[in-house]
Amino acid sequence: MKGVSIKDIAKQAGVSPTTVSFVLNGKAKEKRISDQVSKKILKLATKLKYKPNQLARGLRTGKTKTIGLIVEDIANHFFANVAKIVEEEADKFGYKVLYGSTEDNLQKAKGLLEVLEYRQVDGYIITPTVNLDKDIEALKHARKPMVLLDRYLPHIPTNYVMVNNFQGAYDAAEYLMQLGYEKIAVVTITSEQIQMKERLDGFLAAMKAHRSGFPRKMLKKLAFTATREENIEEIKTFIKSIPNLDAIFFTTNYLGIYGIEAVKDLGLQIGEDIAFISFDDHDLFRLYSPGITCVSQPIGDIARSVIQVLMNELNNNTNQINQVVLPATLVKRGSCSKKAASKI
Amino acid sequence: MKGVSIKDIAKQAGVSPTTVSFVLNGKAKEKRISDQVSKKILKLATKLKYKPNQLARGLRTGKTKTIGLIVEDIANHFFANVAKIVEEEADKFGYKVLYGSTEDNLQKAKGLLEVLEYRQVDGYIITPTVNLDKDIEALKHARKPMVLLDRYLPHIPTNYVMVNNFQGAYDAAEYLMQLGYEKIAVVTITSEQIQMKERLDGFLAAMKAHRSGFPRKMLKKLAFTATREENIEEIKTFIKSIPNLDAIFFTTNYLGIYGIEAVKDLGLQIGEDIAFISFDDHDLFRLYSPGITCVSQPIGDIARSVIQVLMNELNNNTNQINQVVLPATLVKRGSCSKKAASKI
DNA sequence: AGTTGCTGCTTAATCGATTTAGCGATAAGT
DNA sequence: ACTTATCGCTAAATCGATTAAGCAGCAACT
Repeated sequence: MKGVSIKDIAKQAGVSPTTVSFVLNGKAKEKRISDQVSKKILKLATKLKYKPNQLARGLRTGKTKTIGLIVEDIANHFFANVAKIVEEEADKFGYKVLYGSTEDNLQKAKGLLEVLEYRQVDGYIITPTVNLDKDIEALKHARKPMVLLDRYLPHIPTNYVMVNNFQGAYDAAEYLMQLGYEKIAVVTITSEQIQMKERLDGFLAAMKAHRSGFPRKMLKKLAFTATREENIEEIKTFIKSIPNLDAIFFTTNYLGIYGIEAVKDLGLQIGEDIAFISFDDHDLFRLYSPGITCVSQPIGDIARSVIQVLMNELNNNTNQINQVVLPATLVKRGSCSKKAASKI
Repeated sequence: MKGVSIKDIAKQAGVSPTTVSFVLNGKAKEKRISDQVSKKILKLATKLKYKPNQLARGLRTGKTKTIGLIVEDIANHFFANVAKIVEEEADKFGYKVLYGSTEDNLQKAKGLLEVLEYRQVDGYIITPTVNLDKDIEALKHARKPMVLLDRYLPHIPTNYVMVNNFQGAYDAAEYLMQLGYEKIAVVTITSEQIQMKERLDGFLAAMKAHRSGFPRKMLKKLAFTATREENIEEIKTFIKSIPNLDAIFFTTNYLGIYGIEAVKDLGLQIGEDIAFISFDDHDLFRLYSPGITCVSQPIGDIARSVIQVLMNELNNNTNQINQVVLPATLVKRGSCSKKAASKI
């Protein structure tokens, strides 16, 4: 039942375990092991199906070939898809992934970081929560390979990979104006999450660039802690409070989903009575009638960049910081098409 | 930068590492260590924030406190949600989760199993692909703690946790008949996946129980390997081929999604022109207009049961087999409501 | 002959915990 | 006084790999 160890190979080959280790680590040349012996060991290794014991190796070298992935919610469309590709890409480099969800809860995030440290993961992919700064700083100080995902911490220079939130939201707002919509509202959350702020900033910047200004009452911030029902009610009240509202932008997909429910409850027709755009794509947006226009994140590119940056950290221990900002794409669907005139 | 080891504590407490190990493993009484020494060690351990090195411990004990989770597709709604709760529950027992997606590809599944074995996970949660029998049998033979998820292998008695596919589909069919629908069709896939077979069986059983029989032409099996577009076309052709079709049942959520697109393309109104039920719930089903009636799986219960069964295996090495079949719930929405009469 | 250098390997320490076997000291029993 | 038992702890082996240090054996050179 036991696995084959380096000793077993050594015994059968009539050499010492050291020699076996050298050969199997590709140091045969460097350590001047004869071709004869090398070949014999290699042959034995495949014959016996030798698999190095990662624990023993890890204990000695301090490397576990494992990376920790901390996301906001693995059940969320965006993170689940990122997790999938991250796993596939990591696997190509011989790494396995341990994951966990923070639910955007600081204590959970701290707990996850602690467990991952204690499990001695070699590198971290982290979607930081608000106020996680100190812990990230500690990791950075300990020179742990790390990449932030989806968000960054403005006061701490680190590697990160994220979408261009500002541009995505800017494009969405501009698009609505180009289509001729007049009264455009925006719905976001109260959270301090940087990516939400940037999306709002992008939206507002576009409004200011093409319009005289943006009235505060066209902006709704939902409580981050509210329940689903409360949020839907809030959105309904908000929509009703604005006369002649003809377009609405949601800064993330779950808000967009609430928005759909709210609009439906109010008996309004998306695309007809009100134009609708959400940040992030979702099956629902694609299949809803009409399709929901959205700002889509390049999930595959994000995941691949994350691994690339992390592998770079893992292999070359440079001090160089990689900050990757990928473009968002506006996916145009039926939810905003009513007007044709270019009003910009 | 190094962690605190048992030696450090031993040195500071003026005792041997052995004693420290005994105390920290709760064997103080058993090994007759005095309360004085015990307390001193415990105090030092918390003071120094001692965290046992899992690699060293694992190397010695053969336990990694890690479990492997193999799903069909971590990005899929069902599996992503299961993965989330599995992680949370496993964490309560001190276990971490390594995951991977098979894409229902045998080779990928084999690869994942190999990596997990080689990483020495303590237990496995596996969504088996077709033809994975030999590998599962090997794990079973090696007495590895293991639970199958979502499916089982008919020829191999193992632990598993899944929904009652037969009953869920039976209920759905019966419900359609109760509502008075006459011409009810079913769409499934050609795959040998056992859960799909059981769903079809449940559907057919209900039809046979209440009707004279079920004509073969009312059953459509889609190629598992077909593209999205091909599948949608197939469904459209199928629907058109049946005169007076008034209800349709899809055996899984992605088929249901194709179905929605097909029906939409044909210009039919779900709930009006055709009743619609899908196995598995989805955001889209909840939010579509009208809502799509579905057979919903108790995801939380499934995930919790999986961990419970696995922990049981991990702790008591009994030979007892746990096969948990949880009830599916019919979630009634607007997609089947046209007729009122009870025709059964 | 004696030194040096190279080749091709091995010895032994090490990573940090667990665990078996056992040791010294005191107390109890005969 | 001498054996035996109990208490409270420790020494050392072990898990499986990596790696610094070093050792024969032979050739070449002075």
